[in-house]
Amino acid sequence: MSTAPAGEVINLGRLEVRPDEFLATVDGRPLRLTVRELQLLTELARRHDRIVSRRELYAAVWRRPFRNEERSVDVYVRKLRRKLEGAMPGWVFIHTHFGFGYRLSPQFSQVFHTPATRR
Amino acid sequence: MSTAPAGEVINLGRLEVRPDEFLATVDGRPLRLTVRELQLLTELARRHDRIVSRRELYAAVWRRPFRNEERSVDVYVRKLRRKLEGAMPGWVFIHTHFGFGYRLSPQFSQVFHTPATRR
DNA sequence: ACAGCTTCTTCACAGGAGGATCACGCGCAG
DNA sequence: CTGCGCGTGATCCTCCTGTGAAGAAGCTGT
Repeated sequence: MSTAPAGEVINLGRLEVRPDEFLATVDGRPLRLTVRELQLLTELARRHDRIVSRRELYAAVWRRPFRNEERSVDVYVRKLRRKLEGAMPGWVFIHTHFGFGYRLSPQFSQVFHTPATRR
Repeated sequence: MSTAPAGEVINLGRLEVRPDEFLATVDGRPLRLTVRELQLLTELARRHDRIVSRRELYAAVWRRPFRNEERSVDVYVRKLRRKLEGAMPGWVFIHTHFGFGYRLSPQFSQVFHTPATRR
């Protein structure tokens, strides 16, 4: 039989991240993430349930001098939220802490977001 | 009972690889592969359904220092795709994971037109 | 050893996916 | 209300990958 090389495994309920396999899954189903997206998710997952500053996230993923106008983290948080929401509708993963940073904590949200037909 | 000495056998549905016999078959019919092609297919098959980096593939097949501009893996992936597609039209075997590497997972390809930016 | 054929390696170019950044608008805290 | 932090779509551009083909190296039979 083929051996399954695990490496680091970060389990957050239905969400699982395996950085060494370039893989993140929801209910065992692979998310389709880009390099940056997976890196950011990995760093958030390693610090789950903790508030992480943009600066720290930026240092961990992007490895270059930090600028204060830097918005890359925000942009990629947005991309992650989108894909995670797509995989588990009704759940909130990345919480914003105004003025501090972000926190990854998967939790079900009562407020179901139905595709509203505005008219 | 003339049982042939099998050795390692990797079965992926209609595709089967027997490295010790220098043989890969589709529906029992031999593929005509060169040494390098068979080696690469073997290493992919041993890791089927997993994303494998170019670096890892290169280390396993070519055994010399890895250069970043190295394109041999790409070229042989191309050759394998061609021959596999020829043997099983409409199927996709080797999937590209941008920025990560390749993954061998035989699957029938719906000819549906999928939106380009789905990840 | 040599010729002729096969296979391997490397190059060059094209197309496109993904990454960095911008611009505008909303919203939270004070 | 007001200002700054954050959300978000869009744009530009880098560099990753696909691909044909040329050049190098290896094999085989004579």
